[in-house]
Amino acid sequence: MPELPEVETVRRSLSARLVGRRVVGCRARAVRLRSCVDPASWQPLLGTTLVRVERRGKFLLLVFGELSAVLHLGMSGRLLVVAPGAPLQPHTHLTLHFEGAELHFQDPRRFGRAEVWPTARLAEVPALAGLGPDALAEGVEEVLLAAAARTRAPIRSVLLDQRVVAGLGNIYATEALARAGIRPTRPAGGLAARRLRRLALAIRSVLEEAIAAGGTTLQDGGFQDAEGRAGFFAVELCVYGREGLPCRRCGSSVRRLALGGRSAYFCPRCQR
DNA sequence: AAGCCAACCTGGACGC
DNA sequence: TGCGTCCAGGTTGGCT
Repeated sequence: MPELPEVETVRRSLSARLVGRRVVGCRARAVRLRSCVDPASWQPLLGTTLVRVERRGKFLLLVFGELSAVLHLGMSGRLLVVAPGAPLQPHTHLTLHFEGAELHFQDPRRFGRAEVWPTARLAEVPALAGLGPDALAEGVEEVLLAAAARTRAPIRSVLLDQRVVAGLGNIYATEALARAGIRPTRPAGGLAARRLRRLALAIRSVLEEAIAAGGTTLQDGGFQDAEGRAGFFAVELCVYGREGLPCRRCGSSVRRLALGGRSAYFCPRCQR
């Protein structure tokens, strides 16, 4: 579910609501997420204060001085800021009690992760160490040109590879390709530099617009920000999830095909 | 050795 | 109403 714009939306509300607050309690269920949640590892956070909230690709880092929480929402994760004592939603695996507010991490499908690491050793966290530059950082164009040049894999696979660029998922990779006029199936290595530069610009614009809209909440209502609100970027999607519907740019019927086990949507007229 | 694909989970939508 | 099937925003490890 959550890609860069959704995670950034959550980051901003966590930052506004929780930075400067002290941790006064915590409850972690020993549940198997992508990494096992170890209840004991969260206890040292008691008494510490949230200093800042960072985002790297789709990861959130809650920095409590010498310790940091590394969080990933997977497909179905949510971070909700609620009033103290608010009822637990099903599949709530972690609760951090701050003075005056609680942070609940819920994740029905359990593809997310939640770990505590020493802040000084964040560079050693395997999941973070392998990430390419953030999709909103400078230098995405160069990285994309270099990565495309060394593979014949479909361009969408390159965009989804977090080691190349961090933060894109299926929705925004799909939409960036639509804006750039490139079919998801195109072998990356065959694309002209001019088209890849256009793609880099499309990535930035689609992510910035999606953040401004508070992210994408599909019909199923999956994504919510930390206040429980939906994002409204779905109305601006050109092709994602729109098989058989008119492309929002030219009106042609959007096509869907399976690519690497996941749906790829494209406009047969705009994208070549 | 790059690249494909099943597996990890639950829940919601849809068809019969 | 109820059951079976398919699909989902992500990542990883194993196989070819």
